[in-house]
Amino acid sequence: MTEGFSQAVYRIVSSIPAGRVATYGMVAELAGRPRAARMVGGVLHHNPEPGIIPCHRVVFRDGSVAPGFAFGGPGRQQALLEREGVRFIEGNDRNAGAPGPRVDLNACLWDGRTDATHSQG
DNA sequence: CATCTGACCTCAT
DNA sequence: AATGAGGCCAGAT
Repeated sequence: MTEGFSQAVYRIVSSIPAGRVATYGMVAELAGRPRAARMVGGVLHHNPEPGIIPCHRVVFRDGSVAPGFAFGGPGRQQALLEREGVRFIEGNDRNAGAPGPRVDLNACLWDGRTDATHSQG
């Protein structure tokens, strides 16, 4: 399968189970570019197959998400993830990082091993 | 061909 | 702990 970088990204991102989130750096590494996290975002931006690629399950290393213009609307990703069962941390108190809503990476961070087909029990 | 930008991450202060 | 700057790879001008 001479899969290119993008192909790998699509497969990996699409392999993220529901209720779980992965970081760009993680996907980039699994794709073969541990330093091309930016590329991952660029690839997802193309999103040649909307709906098939759960790009909304990809978040920053801090747990924050895209500025907003992504996914077609601000808070779009946040809503989608909640639908999946992902918990958010709006407690912009001392959790540090970005003031905006973040994902609970402590509970929803994808291990990168669990396959969507098995969906651990 | 050269230059700038970008859905990011990591190092240094 | 928080802030600033650099690097990575590819696409666009």
